[in-house]
Formats: sequence, C-alpha cells, structure tokens
Amino acid sequence: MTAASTAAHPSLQIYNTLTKKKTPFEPVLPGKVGIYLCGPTVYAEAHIGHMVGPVIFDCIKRYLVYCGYDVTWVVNITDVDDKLIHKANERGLTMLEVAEENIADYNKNLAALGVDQIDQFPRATECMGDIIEFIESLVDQGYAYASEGDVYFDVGKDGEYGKLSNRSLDAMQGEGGGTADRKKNTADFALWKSAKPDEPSWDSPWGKGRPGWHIECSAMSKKILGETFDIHGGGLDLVFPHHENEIAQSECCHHKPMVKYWAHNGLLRKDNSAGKIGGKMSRSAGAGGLHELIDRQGGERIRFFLLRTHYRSTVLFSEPAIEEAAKGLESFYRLFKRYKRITGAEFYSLTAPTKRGAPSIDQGNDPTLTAAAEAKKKFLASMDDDFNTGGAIAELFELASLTNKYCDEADLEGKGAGDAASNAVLDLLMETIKELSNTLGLFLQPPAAAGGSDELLGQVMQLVIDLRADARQAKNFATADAIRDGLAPTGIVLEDRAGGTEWSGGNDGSLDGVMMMLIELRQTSRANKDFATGDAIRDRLKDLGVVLEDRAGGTEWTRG
RNA sequence: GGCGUCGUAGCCAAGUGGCUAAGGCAUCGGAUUGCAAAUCCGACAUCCCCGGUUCGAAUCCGGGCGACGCCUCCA
Repeated sequence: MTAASTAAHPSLQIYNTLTKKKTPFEPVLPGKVGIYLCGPTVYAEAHIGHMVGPVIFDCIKRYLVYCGYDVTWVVNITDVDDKLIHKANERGLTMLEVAEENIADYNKNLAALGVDQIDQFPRATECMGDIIEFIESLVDQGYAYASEGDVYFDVGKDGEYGKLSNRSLDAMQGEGGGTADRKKNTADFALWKSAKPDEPSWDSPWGKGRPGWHIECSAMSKKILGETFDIHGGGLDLVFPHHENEIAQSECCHHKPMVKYWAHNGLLRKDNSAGKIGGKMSRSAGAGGLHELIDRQGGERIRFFLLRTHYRSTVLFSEPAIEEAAKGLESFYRLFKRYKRITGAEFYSLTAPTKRGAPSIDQGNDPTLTAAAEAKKKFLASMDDDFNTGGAIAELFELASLTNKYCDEADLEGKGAGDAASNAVLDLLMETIKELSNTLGLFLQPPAAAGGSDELLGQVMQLVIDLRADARQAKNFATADAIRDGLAPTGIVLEDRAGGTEWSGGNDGSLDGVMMMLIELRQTSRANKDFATGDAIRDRLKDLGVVLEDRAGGTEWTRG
C-alpha cells in the first residue's frame, strides 16, 4: 500500500459540484474526514425529501469509516428564521418551543431510517458568539457593511462570487427584496438582520438582531471542522443561493478554500401517478407526513428505496414505488430466515469485518466463494465510484442469489443438513453480505415483527398451522387449502417446508381476519359432521383465553 | 431569458468508448411442491431521434424533440 499514506483508498472518487468533475478523494488531513451537511430549518415537520441527504451521507460516513478514515459528520439545525418566528406567533408558542418540537420529529425520523452516524447537531442559537465574530471579521476586512442595523455581504467585493452555481453578477439583477434600499447591490445578502419589536433577538455590535440564513453554516463549519474541510453536502436546491453565499463568506474571511468536495444530492419529486410527472416536493406545497409514512412502510423500506438510485439523481417518490422496492428487501429477509433454519444462527448477530481489506473469502477453490469474491469486488468498485449505492445493491442481490443457489445445490435443508464444511461456506457468504450491507446501513436490526406486537396473533397462528398440518396429514387438502386461502385477505402467507409450516406477513389488523377464518372453518367442519375439528378449534382457542359465542347473527369472538 | 440536469426493456435502475448492455419489480416457460409459497434454471432492450468523430459509441461532439431543476424560502 504505497499510495495509502496520503489516501487510504485512492480508487475512491467523488463528484464535486464546484469543478463539475469526479476526482480522486484525498482528505485535507491524511486519515481524517470532516463532513458538513445542511440540515433542516425546524419550523414544520419533515417530509421524505429531507431524508435523502441524511441517508446518503449516513452511507458515505459508514463507507469512509469502513475504508479506514476517522470521520466527523456535522448536521446543523437552523432554529432561528423568519418562518419559525411566524409559526411561533401563529401558534402562540416561543420560537424555541416550535424548534424543539420539530427537532424531536426530525430525530425520530432519522432514527427510523437508521441514520445514526451524525456526530454533532450544532444549532444556530447556540453559536451566536461564533456567528457574530465571523460577521465582525468580514466587516473588518471590508467584505461586509452595516446598514440601518442590518449587515450585508458585499458581493461586489468578491471577485469569485457565483463560481459554485456558475452565474455572474450581471445575471443576477433581481429587485433585491424588501430591503433593497439598504443594500449597495441587489445581490447583497444579509449576514445580520435587525430585530423588529417583539422578535427574538441577540445583542450585537449592530444592535439587537438575528443572523441571516447563510452565515450560521460558515461559522459553525469553521468552528467544528476548520477553515478548510473535506465534504460539504446538501440538496441541489441549496447550491444557490445558500452554498454560493457560504463559500463567499468563508473564503473572503479566511482566504483559503472552504471545502474540498461539494456533494449535492438530487431532489425528490412527487409522482402523481396520473400520467403527469409531479413537481418538486416542498413543505410550502403541503408535503409532510413523513412520520405517518414511516409508520405505514417502515424505515428500512424507505432507506432501501432511496439507496436504489444514485444520490445525485432525481427520484420520483410514490408509495407504490416504495412497496416495489420492499419486495426486493423481503428476499433478503427470507434468506436470513433460511440461514437461521439451516444453522440456527441469527444473521443480525453475525460478526463481519468492519474494515476494508480483510482477506479475500476466496481462499479455497469453491466456485461459489469465487463468485462471491467477484461480487464483493464489484460492490466496492461501485461505492468507490461516487458512492454508487444502486450499483452496489445489485451486487448484494447477486450475493443473495449465489447463497440461495448454494443452499439449494448442497441441499442444506435436506440431505446436506449439518455438514460442517458446507455450513462454513454458508457462514462466509452471509458474513460477506453482512460486511457490505453494513456500509449501506442496511440489515442492522431485524425489521419489525410480523403481526405487530400482538402476542395472541402468534399463538392463534400456531393453532392454525397445527390444524392445517392435521388436515394435510389426513390428505384433507380441501381444508388445508381453505385455511391458506382464507388467510390471504389478512396478508399472512403460509409456506410449507420440510421442517414445518412457517407464516409471515400480516399486521395489527390481521388477528380479526384470522379469527374470522377460524370461525368459518369451524362452521364448515360442523356442516360436514367433522365435529373433531370443530371442537378442536373451540377448545384450543379457549386455552388461549378466546371465547367463541354462537349468536343468531353469527359467531363472535372475545378475548378472555 | 440566464445557468444546469436528465431521456437505457411494461415499470424502477446501473453502466459513460471495446467481451453475450448489471440488478430489482412484473410477465411467460421449466425444476421443486398434494396444490401453493419460497428457491433455483431459462425467456424478455435495434440504449429518445438525426448527423458527425472513431477500427469500434448507450457512452464523445453537433443539431433536434421531450422531461425536470435553480435563478424567491426550500433537503
């Protein structure tokens, strides 16, 4: 590893918005990486679009750590802003209360999507001293000027202004907004805004006021990551004016590059599924309800859905699209269950290498391991190429497929069961899946249990499976099929295997459907004079504390 | 108007100069199963159009058509 002294993995390339090129990744300080991602303005609940950046940067950090870097990831929270003030007034709360509420919402959403790599969440209101100091430095150096209690950045003093978003000052002859008369140039932007009566404010050399939107990021990134740091991220919609203004402030202040790699994620669009392509999502257009979406779909599905596409692409978001992605995810869950059936071991408890460069698993001459090593190589090549998670996921599917094939061919659930050599190969395959999926933040924990949290459903399902096993034993396939088909409306699926029948699917509402199926089965049994089955249903339900009552209008069930 | 991005199978989506154009979903065959489900095997793309560069282009260049973003708050 000769080049490793300056770059742990010189094969890693990152696209840079500033240069519009992919370039090899070389951190400012060998072995260390600082990442700053623009977080939310917490005036309202988040929508799914707010998760694109956190999810991809969560993967980026995981991958960089895997590659051996020591990574610090910062996400700022904008908790002072016009919209927050308005919202607070509207609701009769303080700005801080509104912020706290939405920060809690944001954090819950991050946790649900498995975003847990963020090291610091600096808040604008907690860095007032740094912000004011930064503005003073710009004023002292002549890049900013005070005007009627406001302070503006003088874009005319910055010869490089517009370089990030590739626009010239001439092209920006807007009317300058409501404060145009206080500015020298309409493109000048506020570093400090004087407070109107009753607005939250902080003391400053220019009187009571609050920071403009862009300055907090310059001040906080400098404070935590330094004057030049490695990666600055955010949505593509932030390139102008937010990041353009950040780079102007920071580079005029420090006279050195602010950031080595500007990495911007693509935006989500709503899929109207009415033939028309939907527009951009935004809270001002009523987008929201991320929490409800997570409740319905689960965080890992959403994360997987987002990672299927390269982070710089636009993604058409719709719930059916998430459900389609989920079908792919299910095949991994099934493989994990299969692994447990064969070895008794839990995929989620496996120990896998956490650092890149572990010895290849292709030690012997097992063709499956050779193919798996190749898939791993391609996975890493994809991630090295500007964090191509979509290409990487394809290799995860490849590995899953190889593993299933191996289980089939070695008949690990039949004649080949218990073969130590085969199981060792299987372990290696599963550990490889674990090692790689870890860098994507996938399959870290088992997904929420089927059937929600209702213990009774599990017990009733055991009864259902026993009844069906009896019917199959007696070659009573009509009853066996009636049971399986009768469960279909509840979303529960039965799978017959050598070791017995397994069930999966369903949700909190499934229990009632299962009970209805049992009640119906009992009635048909009795109609067919099969009193043994009918009585077995009633008696075993009774053991579970469920009472059946035959009434004129039909049978009802109640929990004991 | 200015600055950008994108157009790959029914759908989603990698690949950006050179083997049979990844992978997922759906569909259709086959193995397996009492029947299913799952799993495996197999089938399924003249890469928006036209022109150019090249021995060779989905990939580079020019033109067209179409979709979208930013230029105002936005992840």
